[in-house]
Amino acid sequence: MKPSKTQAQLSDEARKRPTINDIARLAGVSKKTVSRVINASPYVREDTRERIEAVIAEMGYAPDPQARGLAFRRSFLIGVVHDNPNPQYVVTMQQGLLDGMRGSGFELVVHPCDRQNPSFLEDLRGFVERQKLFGVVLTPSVSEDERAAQLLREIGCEYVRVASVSLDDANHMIETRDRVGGREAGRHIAELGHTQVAFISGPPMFRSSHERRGGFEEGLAEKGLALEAQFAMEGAYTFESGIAAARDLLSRPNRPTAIFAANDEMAAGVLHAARDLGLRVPEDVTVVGYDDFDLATRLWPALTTVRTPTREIGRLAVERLMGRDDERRNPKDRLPTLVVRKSSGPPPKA
Amino acid sequence: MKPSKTQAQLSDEARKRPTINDIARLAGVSKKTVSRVINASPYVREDTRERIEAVIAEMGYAPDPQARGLAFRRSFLIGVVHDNPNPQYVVTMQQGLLDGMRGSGFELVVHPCDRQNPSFLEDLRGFVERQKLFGVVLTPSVSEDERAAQLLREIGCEYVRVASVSLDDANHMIETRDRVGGREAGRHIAELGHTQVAFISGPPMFRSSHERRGGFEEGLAEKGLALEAQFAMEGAYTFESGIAAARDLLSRPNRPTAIFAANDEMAAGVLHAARDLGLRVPEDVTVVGYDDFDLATRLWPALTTVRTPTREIGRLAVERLMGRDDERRNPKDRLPTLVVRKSSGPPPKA
DNA sequence: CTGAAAGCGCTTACAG
DNA sequence: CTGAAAGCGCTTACAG
Repeated sequence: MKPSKTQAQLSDEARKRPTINDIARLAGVSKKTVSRVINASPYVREDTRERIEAVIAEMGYAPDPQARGLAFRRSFLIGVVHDNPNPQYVVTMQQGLLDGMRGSGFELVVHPCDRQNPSFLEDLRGFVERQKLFGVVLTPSVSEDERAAQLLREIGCEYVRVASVSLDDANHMIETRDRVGGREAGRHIAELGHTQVAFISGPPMFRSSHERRGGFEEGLAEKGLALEAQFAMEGAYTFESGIAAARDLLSRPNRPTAIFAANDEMAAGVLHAARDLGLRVPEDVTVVGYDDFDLATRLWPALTTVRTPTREIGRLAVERLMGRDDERRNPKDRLPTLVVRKSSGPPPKA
Repeated sequence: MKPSKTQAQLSDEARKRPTINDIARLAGVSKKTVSRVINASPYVREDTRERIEAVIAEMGYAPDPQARGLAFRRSFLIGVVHDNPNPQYVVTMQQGLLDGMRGSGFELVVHPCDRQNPSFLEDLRGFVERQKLFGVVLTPSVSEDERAAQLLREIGCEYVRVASVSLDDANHMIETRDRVGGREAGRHIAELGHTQVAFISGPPMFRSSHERRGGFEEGLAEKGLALEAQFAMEGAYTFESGIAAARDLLSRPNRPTAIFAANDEMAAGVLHAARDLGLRVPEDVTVVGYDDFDLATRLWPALTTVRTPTREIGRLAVERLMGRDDERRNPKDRLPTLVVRKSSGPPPKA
């Protein structure tokens, strides 16, 4: 060891980030012992732990996640894989995930995907293996893809699936219980006195489409109502599909007096179609949506809708992934709830 | 080297990811030469390069970014730092960034922040240094924070700032030219024949607030119009602030016949306020927004607004960061453009 | 409870 | 044009 080099190292210490070696030397222990402190090993004597922690604090030392990851054969990156086209959903989910990760030292890597793409699974595998992801959160509809879950299991990557209903064992699932939300919508419409009731679904590929419909029918059934086949339309969770379905529904001589659209985007389409046909909401037709993103209050009239606590769901999902989820938390916090605004009312007297 | 170990290594090769050592052995070269191929060094004989590339392809080898990063003292992660509350903006920007990163081997790490928070700079520093980020994209309004840019320069982190106007040297900037967009709005309103014209700004902290207003005034001036002080309101880029400003403006005996709101969220608020006051849009009052996110077409009437090519801007920003931006690209592609829909029309005849 | 050696998968600096 | 040695900053396995 040339003196010049030692000299350089010393002068570097002031500006460069300290390493585990610096801490070990300053605390008068081996780097392995510092490593034990970093990793909260119980095999460190109390006073040496305190001494090391003091040096760590004083030097502002933070272990290098890259080096740690290389040795651990795993990174400190959590991926979120989504194919949901709704920006509000995506951002709200990200916020929730970041809430849960705050202060954990993990970082969030975003990875949109396309299940239709032939290379979808290959891409997912590449992403996970290349980055040696600590784990992955899957949101609908990728979360409903069994091949994706199967792949992650095979390559030994931790994952949590966010979906409307349980599709996996409990520690791999966060359920959004969309059936409950659909039921709320059904009850609300039935209680208002509607009998001519219509439903616009999402695409069949989304599990939520079926859950929201199933719940809706249950809610109606509680009041002795049923969803007639002629009033069950297939939409695509898009604004345009909401317009198209509502235009069809509302131009019929025997038109429904209430429409439950399986998301807010389609409900916005229903509002447009109604207005184009000269129908007033809610006087002539009641409109109920699902999601309660910002859009719901921007529309006119403000939309009655079902609120899913997406941000909370996101937080729970990462906490589960990191093995820090608090089981004491009240699971009621995650249930969808009805938010009544101005787009729903009693059926026309006519 | 015990035979059993060699045995294990061989059997592992089938399932485990190959390393640079495997490729070197199979190609009959040293790992350093493989490294040269990975890093596109010119100092490799053509035939040995081809041989190595063949082995890489055959084995499906991809270098470990963690190990590479550790040796490089730099990761293959690009961070996006934002404090924009609009989910549409955030997601659209992310899409653009991901567009530019596709196939590059980089991954996108999201990092929302709060400039008001006293630990903002410290947090940013921690994020960048801990992850040894390859670089960072800053969006408004963090992109306008000189302290943040200064910090990144100090710690030697590459960055690109997306902002309405140039605030740094050209290779650190992508300009959105909001002044041009404001001008379009001003021209449009003036050409429709309005003379009683109002403006609702964003918060003064956002540079775009001033640019959009400045451009608007320029557009009006071209037709000999001016923005009266009484008609210049301060908003906060929020729906609620749009409602409040418009309610004030539209309840005056001498109310404006056209309102340019500096973003779509506020324009949505103007629509609500107008309706609450029994005013029709555009018959009684013209409303023009800025952004052209999905919301603009969901509103009723569909909003006339200024479109910023945010996704394109995002792509350009990462390409610049990665040093891959194509200078031949037409800079016109990034200019804001007016999108005329249903919320603007001539002033009332009265 | 603590440490010296070897290793994670790559690159840099130095030779040749 | 190519390679053997040392190193990036940490952990695992093995000793003691």
